[in-house]
Amino acid sequence: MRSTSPRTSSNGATRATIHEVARRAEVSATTVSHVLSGNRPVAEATRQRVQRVIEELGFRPSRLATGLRLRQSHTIALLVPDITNPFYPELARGAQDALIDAGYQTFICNTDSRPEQERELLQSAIARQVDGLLFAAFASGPAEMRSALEAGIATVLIGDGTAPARVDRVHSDDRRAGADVGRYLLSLGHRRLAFIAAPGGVRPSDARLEGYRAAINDRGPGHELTIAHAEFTREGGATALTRLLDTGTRPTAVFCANDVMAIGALDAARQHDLRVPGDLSIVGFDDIEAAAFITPALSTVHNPPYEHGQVAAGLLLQRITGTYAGRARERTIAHQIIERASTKPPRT
Amino acid sequence: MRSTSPRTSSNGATRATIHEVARRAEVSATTVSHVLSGNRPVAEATRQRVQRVIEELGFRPSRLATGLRLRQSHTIALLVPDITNPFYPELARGAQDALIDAGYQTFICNTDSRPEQERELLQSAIARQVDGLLFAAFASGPAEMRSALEAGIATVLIGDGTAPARVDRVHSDDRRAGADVGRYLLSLGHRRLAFIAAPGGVRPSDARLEGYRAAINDRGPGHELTIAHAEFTREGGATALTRLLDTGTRPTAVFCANDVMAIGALDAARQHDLRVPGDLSIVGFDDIEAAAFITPALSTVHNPPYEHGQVAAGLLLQRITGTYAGRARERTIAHQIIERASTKPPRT
DNA sequence: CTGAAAGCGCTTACAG
DNA sequence: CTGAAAGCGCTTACAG
Repeated sequence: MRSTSPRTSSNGATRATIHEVARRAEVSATTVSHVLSGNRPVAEATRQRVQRVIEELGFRPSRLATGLRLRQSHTIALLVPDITNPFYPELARGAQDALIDAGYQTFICNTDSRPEQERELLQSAIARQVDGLLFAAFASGPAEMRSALEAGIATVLIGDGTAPARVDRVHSDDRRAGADVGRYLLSLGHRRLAFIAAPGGVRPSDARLEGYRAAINDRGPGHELTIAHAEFTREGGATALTRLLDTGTRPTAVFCANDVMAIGALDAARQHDLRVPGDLSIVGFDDIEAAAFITPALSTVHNPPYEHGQVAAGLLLQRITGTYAGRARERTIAHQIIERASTKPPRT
Repeated sequence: MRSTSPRTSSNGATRATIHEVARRAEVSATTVSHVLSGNRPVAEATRQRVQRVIEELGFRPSRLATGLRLRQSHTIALLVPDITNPFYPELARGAQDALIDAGYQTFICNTDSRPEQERELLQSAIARQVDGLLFAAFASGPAEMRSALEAGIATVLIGDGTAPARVDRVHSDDRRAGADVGRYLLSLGHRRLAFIAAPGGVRPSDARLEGYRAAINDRGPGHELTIAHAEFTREGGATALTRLLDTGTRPTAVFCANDVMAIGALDAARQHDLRVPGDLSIVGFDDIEAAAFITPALSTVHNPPYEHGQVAAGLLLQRITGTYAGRARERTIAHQIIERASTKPPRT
């Protein structure tokens, strides 16, 4: 290009460049750059002169140019299944709060858990030269992630899945959460326990059940566990509870694989004229917004998404800055049981 | 810089450049660029050869370089108060779904409604040369926005506030929504109506009340409206309803400025042994997740955030591409009344 | 049909 | 203490 009106964009708007600043301050661009970065001492008088011009012009160096030159965009991409899924906004906020202070902006991308979309977004992130990648609940294999690593992009995985070398991972411990709920219910004195599970083969639900069962078995004989499978919906929870109540030995406490099913169980209990928690204790999982609003307020387990994001961003930052360059790390985020009004000791 | 191992980043990762592709395909970078862009015809044989090398290397042009050269980053910034506030994830998704197809990635930035933070993020967006700005519910004045416009960045405002020239705006019509609720309740046959309002001076609450009142007045005499002010919380809603019930003439229908207050009103009704909707109809505003889960399910008004985002992104895209360059436009997004179980005609 | 060269806006190794 | 020049990875007006 020989010349097409340099600093004028389509609508006539103008941006100052470092050369413009240099010209007005009667120094070289080199010097302006150095007062900006502080990478080299600059005579105080010069510095002030330059500083003044910078302010007058409201000059801000172009991140695009800096990024190109320095090979770093100060940008990271966060891939989530869907920002609309209530877990992810909090997670995003946790990550962003950690990132923004370090000067990073973040692209939030919705994969809808579809491998092709994931791949596409990943490629887009690489093309944009993001410095880091936060991969939440991804559907494609570890091979996909490798292309990011080959491009030199620091990566951390949030959730389950096997991570390639140098990819840190932060996740929750569903098995332990299930065990904790089991122990909690047992400590209240319940002896006939039930679990309302997802259709089967659903990872987190299975893990929660596994832990729950282990906790009950550990308690020795005299403790029963009944299991009902159902759809992951409100109606699913309701029909599952109905089925459990038709059992010879009715449970006194039910742990549901998620809050939505637990709310369905609450519906069914009401329909069967059972009082919650008087006749039946119910525990959910997730701590969705509605859990606190319904009557009785639902006891559940909270899996802090904010912390997931925050911790993941911390690991990522260390990788980006080179503070840490060792082998893959793993962090598990502690869940917590939220005791509300839907649980209490069984009638004796 | 004279030479510091050109294409090798800190961890040894390598990225192909357009020159690398050119070398291997034995053509100039110019030609590679043209097969990429299609801006100039390229001999079919050449094209195929280049294409093959591109695929072999998995080459993707650097968006940073392209952006610098073309003066456009194909990036937009969405400023929201807090992505954790349930209105915004949907809004973001609506915007992103529209933007992603056009090749735009979006930075989502949390302002916490603090002017300084807003200013800071705005400057950051300018420095990153975003092509467009989606400003949701902003706290700083129109003067702030001007700096974006001066930098040549297309801007659209989501929510209330006065927009400078060339800034489009999309918003909802709270006044009309209030009127619609009023007409709805009147059409059910209610004649003693009430409104539970925010502390006072809260824009949307005031506008809703205004419309509600107008609808009732339009109906002529024989219709009463009582108003109670309260905190914007569940407890606020409960105490406000209690106060209304102590009135000589008890209302048969209550419209609450938001769902959370409506849920509080539901609590209070239960405490006073009033049946909802048998003795009292209640309608909320916002359609939060819990509205559908509580018992009885809450009638409310839904203000589709997804559409806000989608429409705003559409306007923005037209500004960016130059499809539209005229004066500021305004779009109002239609709300809708969601009729659930908390409303019905009054006892006669 | 194709290429050499300039330039987008920065930073930094050299040089003085 | 300061500057000229090269180069980050692209695109496109000229030129042939």
